[in-house]
Amino acid sequence: MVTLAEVAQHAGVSASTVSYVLSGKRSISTTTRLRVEESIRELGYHPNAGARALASSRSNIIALMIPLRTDMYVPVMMEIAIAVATTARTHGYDILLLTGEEGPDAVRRVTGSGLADAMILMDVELDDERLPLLRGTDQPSVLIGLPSDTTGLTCVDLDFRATGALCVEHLAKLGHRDIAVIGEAPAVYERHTGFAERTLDGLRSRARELELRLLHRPCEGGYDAMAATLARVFDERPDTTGFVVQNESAVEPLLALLRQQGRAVPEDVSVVAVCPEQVAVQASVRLTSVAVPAQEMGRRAVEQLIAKLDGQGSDEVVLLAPELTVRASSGPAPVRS
Amino acid sequence: MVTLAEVAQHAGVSASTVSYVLSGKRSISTTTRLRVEESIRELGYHPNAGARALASSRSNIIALMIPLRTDMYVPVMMEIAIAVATTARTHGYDILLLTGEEGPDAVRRVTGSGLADAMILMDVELDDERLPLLRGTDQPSVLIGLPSDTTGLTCVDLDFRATGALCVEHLAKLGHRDIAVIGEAPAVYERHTGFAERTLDGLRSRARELELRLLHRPCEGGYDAMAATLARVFDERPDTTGFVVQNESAVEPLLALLRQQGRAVPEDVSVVAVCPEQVAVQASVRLTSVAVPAQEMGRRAVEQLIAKLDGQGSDEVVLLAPELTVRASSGPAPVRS
DNA sequence: ACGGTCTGTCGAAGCGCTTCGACGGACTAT
DNA sequence: ATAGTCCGTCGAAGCGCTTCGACAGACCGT
Repeated sequence: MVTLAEVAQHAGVSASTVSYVLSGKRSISTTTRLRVEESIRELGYHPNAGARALASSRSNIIALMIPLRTDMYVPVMMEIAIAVATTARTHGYDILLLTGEEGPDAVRRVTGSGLADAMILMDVELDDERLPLLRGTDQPSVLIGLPSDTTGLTCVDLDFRATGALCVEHLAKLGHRDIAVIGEAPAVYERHTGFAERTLDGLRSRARELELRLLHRPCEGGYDAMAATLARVFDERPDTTGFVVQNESAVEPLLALLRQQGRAVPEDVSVVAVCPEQVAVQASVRLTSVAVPAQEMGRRAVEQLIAKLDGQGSDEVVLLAPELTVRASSGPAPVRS
Repeated sequence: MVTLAEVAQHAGVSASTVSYVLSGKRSISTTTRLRVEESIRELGYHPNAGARALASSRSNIIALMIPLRTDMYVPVMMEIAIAVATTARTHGYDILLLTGEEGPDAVRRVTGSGLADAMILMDVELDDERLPLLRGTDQPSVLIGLPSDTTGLTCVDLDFRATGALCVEHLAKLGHRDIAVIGEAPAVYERHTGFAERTLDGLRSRARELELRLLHRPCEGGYDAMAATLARVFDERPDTTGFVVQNESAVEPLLALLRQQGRAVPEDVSVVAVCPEQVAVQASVRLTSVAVPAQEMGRRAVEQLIAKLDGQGSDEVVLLAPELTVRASSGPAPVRS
């Protein structure tokens, strides 16, 4: 391995000079700088990460904790993770991938060992056990998701409350009065995942304001689960004409089942989904949907974090405004018979 | 931050003793060991990663390069990544997430800086530009996927050739003579992704041996693309009764379209998919499928790598044997009219 | 009782980098 | 001309750990 000292010798300067050329923390004359840079290139020098971290107590690594479970939103997580990684690189940071498995211990380990300079947490629960740890450390962090108590925390998320409201509004405007919500798997609600509850909250309160009837049913993905759920929905509320779906893997089953039952979309029933764009446009009916802006979320999270690392950040909650795109799956409510 | 020296002082021993307690590289009397461990716990000591890396030239980090593109197999990638991360942790390693974006430079950077001790590469192309670099370094690496020339490389992958063969055999045994292959998106073939070409290879050669007619069509995901592809298939080969699908996002569209055309599955046509279990069981017809053993691949890759790091590994290609699970989407070929 | 062998512990020398203070020289202001 | 400034560079200290050689003391065989 080529070392700083070797570069220095090769360029005929001292080691500290090379270091300053690299960091730009002191002014260096153009001639020396060029000479040093030439030596670096010639020798193929790469600074040793460990030594750097030790001397500067900065690892230039951001830890990203992703949930272990894969029961939901996998493509979204992946998209966020990739956006985080690429954005971080443009700022000179690398990403350390932590799974939720270790739980709070991972936070301790990473903070304690100086492995990472900061962390991003995904899939935050409303009352997440990692939060006290984050508040108790001076290591910057950003959450993707929104816990119930955000004091002292920086969060980035889609405004799911507004998302729910938006879906209801859209259907209301089209004249639908009975709306069914096909939610995430029951487990998601049981563990109090913020986004699921907040969406529901937005749906409910807006429905109340607009005097709509709203029926919420959690639903595992897949056909069988969807079939059972759908049967119960029409059993309880035969007049249901509007659906809001917040479970990617229930979207296609729902469409197929409706078709099978002879209910046309959007003539008889309208469907609004909360899902990635790709799912919305690739479905058998192009779906009216609110997109989850995964890329944007990842990017923003990193930017917030970098700002904090540079001492400029504040503890701030960034809620991205939802956007509803009207496609072929929603239309005017049928006239009541 | 608590340091080794502080722990040593607190326990009344020298720093090196603490270090040996931690590493177990020299024998330590039980009494001292317990005392040191107690101090560690009491002070909440975590070894500094940078210092450790510098002194030992071992970072205990494995780099994982995932592809940037998300045009295929996202859930599979995610599953592999998570399996890699959790397996690595059980061996005391962390995962550094690299996206394909940087390309070969990422390899240089990581090897050069000692950021990671080893690397795992996903989404390897048949003639990948990163391979010469890997061969030219003494940093251990494992590929998930199979390039055309594997000399000097360790690879882990599903045996896609056998997978292709297995699918054909299954359909042949059921009496199907005309088989259509719905492949990955054209782009996947254009960049010579190993698994796609090898599957095709297996399909073709086994079909030839069994004297079946095989028609291969690449296909983007989604309904519209699938509809176009399907039309062309039946146009060219009206007697097609067997389908092999190797594109998750074409599965559901295919089933819906067949249904729509009045072709019953499995009475009129049989469908075999190469996809994750979850997709197979959640589809509208429970699919006969060959599963992509993502977890297993991730786990094996890490284990190979750890073996190499411990100096026991060899350059070996591990091909996991495919397993076909018969479900509801395949059955005897209809009697020719 | 004596050298020889273990066992458990310590001290010290780095690992490769950053960073602080120092310092010569060129320049400005008086 | 002289003191004060600034610029560009250097030397040295030290970041927290690992690891090697050394060395007391316990234990063995003879």
